[in-house]
Amino acid sequence: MGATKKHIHNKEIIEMANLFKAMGHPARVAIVNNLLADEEANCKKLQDSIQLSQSTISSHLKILHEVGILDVKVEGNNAFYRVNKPVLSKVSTYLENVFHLIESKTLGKLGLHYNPVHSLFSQNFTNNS
Amino acid sequence: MGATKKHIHNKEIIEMANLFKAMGHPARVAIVNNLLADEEANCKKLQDSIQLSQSTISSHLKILHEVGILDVKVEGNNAFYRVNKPVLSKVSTYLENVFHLIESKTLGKLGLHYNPVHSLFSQNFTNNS
DNA sequence: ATTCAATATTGAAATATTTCGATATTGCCA
DNA sequence: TGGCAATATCGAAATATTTCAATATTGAAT
Repeated sequence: MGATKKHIHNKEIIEMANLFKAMGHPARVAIVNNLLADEEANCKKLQDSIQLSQSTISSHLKILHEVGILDVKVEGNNAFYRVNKPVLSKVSTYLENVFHLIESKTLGKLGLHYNPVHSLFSQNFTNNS
Repeated sequence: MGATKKHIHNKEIIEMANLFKAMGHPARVAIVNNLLADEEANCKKLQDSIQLSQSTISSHLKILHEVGILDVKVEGNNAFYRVNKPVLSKVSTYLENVFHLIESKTLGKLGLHYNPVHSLFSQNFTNNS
């Protein structure tokens, strides 16, 4: 007991949960927001706007970087982080597919045809269907 | 030490982090997926497709319900859960705004005008700007 | 070479999460 | 009313996360 039972889930579900989890802390949402205002930022700059210790900010950056949400560009002693859009897009694509399936079911209730679930993760339903 | 320092963040950031966090577990992503395939489901049905104990499924449902991602409709001894689209939409709206700001910055680098951050959470940048 | 500045890592304490079995609670049906 | 079925809650053990100070690491500049 105690640990998350990952082996009962497939890879795609685990990856999606890991992306959500990485964003599931206010300091990490704040970091992403700061990276939008400032385009890119180093740890020092983030410390100025988020009241947490240097080591704490650094470890939050590591968590976001490990799942790919942040890219890092090291220049001398500075590490400049920025948002990796394609990775974060996986989350919004997933959510869009969720919404489309909800819509489809509403149509289904009205007796209209709707598509079955093929892949909720990789396929994008936003264009045609 | 040990606890998340919530008081240093504003309400909107905390709410968004809570939504992400609720989705940040594979069992809970799996629950949402099941609710798309089955439209709505009770705890018993979810137990058939997710290999976790009844009490564990129940507590994951509670977590999703507490943040509003799931609605519940109680009928006798059954509790039917379904996805609350408007609540999950807050997450995708946030992500869309993030992407638009990233795009804007790219324009900014090219010397073009772009909008400052007003509210990343409530305002939707997807129509006009 | 030495100092300084930025970041990462380590170690430890506090707190939170995950999981399950056991035990309520609730409503249905015979 | 008694039993059953579905769900929720409780309690406890295992594991994970969050935080910071202290320390390492690295590169730049004097």
